[in-house]
Amino acid sequence: MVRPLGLPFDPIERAGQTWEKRFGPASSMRAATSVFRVQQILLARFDDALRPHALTFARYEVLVLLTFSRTGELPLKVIGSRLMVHPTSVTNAIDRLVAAGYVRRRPNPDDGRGVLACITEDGRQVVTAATSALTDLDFGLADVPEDERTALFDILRRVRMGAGDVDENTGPD
Amino acid sequence: MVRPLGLPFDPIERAGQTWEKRFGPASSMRAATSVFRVQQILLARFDDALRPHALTFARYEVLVLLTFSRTGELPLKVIGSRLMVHPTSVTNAIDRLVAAGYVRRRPNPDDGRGVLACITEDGRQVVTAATSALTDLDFGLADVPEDERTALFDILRRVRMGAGDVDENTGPD
DNA sequence: CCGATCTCAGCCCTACTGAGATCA
DNA sequence: CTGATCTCAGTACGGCTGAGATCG
Repeated sequence: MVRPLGLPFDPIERAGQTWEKRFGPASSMRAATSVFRVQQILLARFDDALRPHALTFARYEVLVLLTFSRTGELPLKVIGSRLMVHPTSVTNAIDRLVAAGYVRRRPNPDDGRGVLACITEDGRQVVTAATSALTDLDFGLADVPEDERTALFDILRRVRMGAGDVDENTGPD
Repeated sequence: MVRPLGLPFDPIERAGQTWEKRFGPASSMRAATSVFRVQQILLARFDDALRPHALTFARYEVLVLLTFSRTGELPLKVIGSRLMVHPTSVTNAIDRLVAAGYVRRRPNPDDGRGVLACITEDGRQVVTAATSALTDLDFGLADVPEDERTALFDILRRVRMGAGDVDENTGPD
């Protein structure tokens, strides 16, 4: 769980007030700090929900991506670029998923250098169960109304665009 | 730096589309995933900017908190609750800051169990330099207009309130 | 005595670097 | 040959548990 230390004030708001007196405008600092804190809160909620399924959120994302592919398998290279994680982190995640029986490795028949990760039947079942657990939590955003969820996504997309995540043609395909 | 892999589409948007066909409403999933990705982007930018100063963002936050205190020193307990980090993580961060010469440890005269972290002159100087580096980056939010920064803070505060970070009396003090 | 504070050992996780194997 | 893909070893980070010392 996330330490629910009942401070009688908002520590980020408080820091923002001091920041303005000391350094100047604090809107960026408050927003960025909030992103960090909320990520921490959401990750703790997700990991709590996923622990019974022997998954971390990072590994859950890999499994979901595999179920989204037509054949249930993808080159590790593609997994890394879609989820935006380092190649060695993909290797590590797949190692654990293989150990859990959720994924198999297979040489890529179309590219002798590459490796395919292929989801197993157990993997498909655990994705279904884990997805229910996460949607039951509304992905940790039950306190955020629908219109603010899309606003959140839209604002954060500006940051991702600036980092090269998103191309200009943001539209579908 | 953050791998700027130039995908011809937004991977989160793409995942959201498939999610809706497969599982249902995707607004929570898209927003939560965006929070994770943006946190990763911002952290990479901050750590890049702070590396020349031998600081991580977590340790920088500790130093800033100390400069915000009237006397330049705080009990570790208070640091942990304000920054919302685990006690052992505070001990670790202070260890590194002491090794870097930015902080000194001192027994708390008012509580024999407690320890005070006291910022050094070197610590004050590095905070000034590091703060310049981060404000030059607009805390990674240069691509987000001012009104959306406050909107971002307000939306995320709902999540933090739900986690017990913020009391109902959100107002100052 | 109990409880708060802190430290330490140890573990898990992700991220990364650098090196090497394999193959297009 | 170069360059891409993947693996492995090793490092660093933060987050956590559990145990113990110290003190109120």
